[in-house]
Amino acid sequence: MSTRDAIVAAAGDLLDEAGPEAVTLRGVAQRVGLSHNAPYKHFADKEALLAAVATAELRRRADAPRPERGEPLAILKRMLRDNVRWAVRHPARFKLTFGSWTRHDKDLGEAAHAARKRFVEAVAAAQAGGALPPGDPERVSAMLLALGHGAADLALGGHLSREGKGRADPEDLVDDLFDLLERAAPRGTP
Amino acid sequence: MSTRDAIVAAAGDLLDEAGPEAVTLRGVAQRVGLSHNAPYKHFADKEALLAAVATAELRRRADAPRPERGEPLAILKRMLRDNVRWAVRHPARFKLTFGSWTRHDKDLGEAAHAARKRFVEAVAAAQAGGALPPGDPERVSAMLLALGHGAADLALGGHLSREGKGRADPEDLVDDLFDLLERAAPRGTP
DNA sequence: ACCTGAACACCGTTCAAGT
DNA sequence: ACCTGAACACCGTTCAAGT
Repeated sequence: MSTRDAIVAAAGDLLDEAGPEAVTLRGVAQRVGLSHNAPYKHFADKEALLAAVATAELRRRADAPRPERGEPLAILKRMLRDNVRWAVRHPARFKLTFGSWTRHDKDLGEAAHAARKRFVEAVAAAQAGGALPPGDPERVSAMLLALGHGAADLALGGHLSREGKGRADPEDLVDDLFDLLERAAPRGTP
Repeated sequence: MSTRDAIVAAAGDLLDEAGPEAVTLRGVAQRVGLSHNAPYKHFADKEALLAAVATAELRRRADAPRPERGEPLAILKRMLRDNVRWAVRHPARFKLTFGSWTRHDKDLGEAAHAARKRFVEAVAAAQAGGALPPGDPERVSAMLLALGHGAADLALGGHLSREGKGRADPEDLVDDLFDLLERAAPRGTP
């Protein structure tokens, strides 16, 4: 493992263990066993390091072995539910990956584009089978991803009622939207 | 205006003008014309000040005069579109208000609860008129708010395709979800 | 009750220097 | 090519002291 990779891994570990405010260049360097400014030999600044962490996270999730068996709609549902579960379980990685990047990082842009492309293709496959309503698959994808993203983010902030009758997990809301879409689909349940 | 209010206002202005990283206790104090640690006489720490900024923002939006004329569904649509427009236009205030609050702030919790309550009531009114599908209004509210929140957040991060055929404004996605809901409503268009 | 000024530990970043 | 150590400006926070 290169020093660069070790720095990225250490930053990711710190993120998981102690949250984003614990990810300091000094702390990362110490964890790898380097002097406090060794990271500057591998990254232009802190933001570039964080972009590398986000890129690694997107690639890791893309390379994860997925059993893509079953109906297209079932595969799509699994993808979105996985997204939401990952966001809720790794809030810091989720917020970092989908945060606002002031500078455009080429690798990060490509990794994010590839991830979205896979999702759009899954939507198109479900549409082709008549399990989802027709229309621009990018548009339907955006709706699904926005709901998943928002449900996860609101849940993380404690803005989704967790008790009583209004109780709704992020995954429940994803299911609700799929129900609506199936109802409007050519082959959907009426 | 009390010193406390002046500090909150200055923090909010800094947020709008230069983003969250520009909101330092020292910068806020300087803007009000106080010494660098005068804010500590009014707030326990920086997080308490930020909670006060978020609370003020929620109350300001709640007190804004709204023409609540028209059908319940139209009123509800306007509420959610306003939310999304506000989020896109004031990203820093939006992210602050709906971020994760590690400590529970009583005022902020109450203001957020009041805002959500108004929204749930608007949903219930639209359901009562048959313009939305029946079911727990808190659940339907959560779905609408999650989609609006996610669409705004993704758009702010540049994760919503802004060009070509897949182009989708956050408000477009809100409209798409309303279309699906209306289609499933008792009095909806088939 | 409210404010000031000095001080501390910490952080991102830069620079000169080492191998 | 990669790393170290000193230094700078900045930040949140604390403390003793002032009115």
